[in-house]
Amino acid sequence: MRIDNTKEKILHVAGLIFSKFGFHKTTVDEIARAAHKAKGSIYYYFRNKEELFQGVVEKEFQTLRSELVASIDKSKNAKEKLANYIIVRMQTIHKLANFYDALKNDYLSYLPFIEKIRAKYDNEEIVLVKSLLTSGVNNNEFEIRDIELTASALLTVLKGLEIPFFINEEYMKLENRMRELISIFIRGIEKR
Amino acid sequence: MRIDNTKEKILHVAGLIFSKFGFHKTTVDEIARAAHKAKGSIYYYFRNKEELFQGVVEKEFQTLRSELVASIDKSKNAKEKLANYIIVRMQTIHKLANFYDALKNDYLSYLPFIEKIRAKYDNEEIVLVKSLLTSGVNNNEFEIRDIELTASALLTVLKGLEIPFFINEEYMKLENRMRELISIFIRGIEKR
DNA sequence: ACCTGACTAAAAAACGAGAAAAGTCAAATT
DNA sequence: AATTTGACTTTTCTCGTTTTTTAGTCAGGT
Repeated sequence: MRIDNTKEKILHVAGLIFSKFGFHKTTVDEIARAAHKAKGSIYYYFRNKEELFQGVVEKEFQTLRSELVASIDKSKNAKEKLANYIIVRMQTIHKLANFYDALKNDYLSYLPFIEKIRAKYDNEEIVLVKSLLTSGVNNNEFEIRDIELTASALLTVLKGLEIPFFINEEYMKLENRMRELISIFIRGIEKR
Repeated sequence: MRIDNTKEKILHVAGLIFSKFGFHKTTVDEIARAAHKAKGSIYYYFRNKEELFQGVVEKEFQTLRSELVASIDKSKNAKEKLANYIIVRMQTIHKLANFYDALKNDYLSYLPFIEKIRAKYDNEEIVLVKSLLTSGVNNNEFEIRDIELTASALLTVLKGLEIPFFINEEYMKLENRMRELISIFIRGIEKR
């Protein structure tokens, strides 16, 4: 009970400060102060500052990912699931970019972090997209020659579009294009 | 005659050294030495180091762009033109990434340069893609609601896919995905 | 008009001292 | 035994100064 309380409190407080000042400008001391804990307590739960940051980012990832999965679950068919998946994914990235305001100013230095965390979820995501496409095929909505390849190709595109968010904040500009791309993509795989 | 000789020689030599060491690690002194010219000669033709670099990159761009245009010209119909355009564009980027080896280690710091240079060609490229799509519509190959939006969307995707080349060198992996994307995309816009 | 090389100004790198921050751990508390 | 603390050590960062390197200049030569 108390165990979870301290750790969660640290993560929560750390999230607020990291998201505002970024990794480098945030000290472990100020996190400790804000959490009303001794610095040693933080090192009891997290091996180092990096692991704390990783914990914060993963926690945020989990939250946003639940929203993503939920949006798919309430879709009526595979086409809608796919469209919603892509839209909400973009919105998720947009939220993350806004949450981590400080990330924008120094994206490259955070890249190793981001890659490390996302590596955990990449396999999961490709499984998700594949199952999406498979159910579309099984429901006679889609006709796809190679589901694995199509899923990989789609994720490659989506990942390529992430960086503009972090660097340029061009969400509004990109959204219309995304919607057009979604409709072309779905038209390209739908059963005739 | 002599005019063009010295300037071209400087550009050529600068291209070799910049491509190997990148902008920051290359000195104007060593370019001058390698070209067997005095440093003042370089400043006779180029206002500053940046303009020299820009000259080198533009020269390379021109060469690669001619190949791109040529590959389109020998295509039989709009579908083939579009597919070839995308494939050769990716190959072009791949070549550029290999040529500028040093860019890979520090891609984002070069981004302002690249953006400045490419701004000159962006309008041209969107015009090219739009004319491609338009001819497809006029030939009854494609049906597209909004050519401008579709062209923008496609270019957004293609630009997003450039970054893996510079960061990860995964050309072989990307190519298959690109081919699948091309066929889906064309299927998505072709007339039924 | 083109080219040179000595020179200047600016930028970058190196350095050392001190401050700040990450991390440690014995002792205290629960 | 698990959790927490706070004084302490080690590591990293910052800053001002000095030195070196580099970009750029320009009078003079061809």
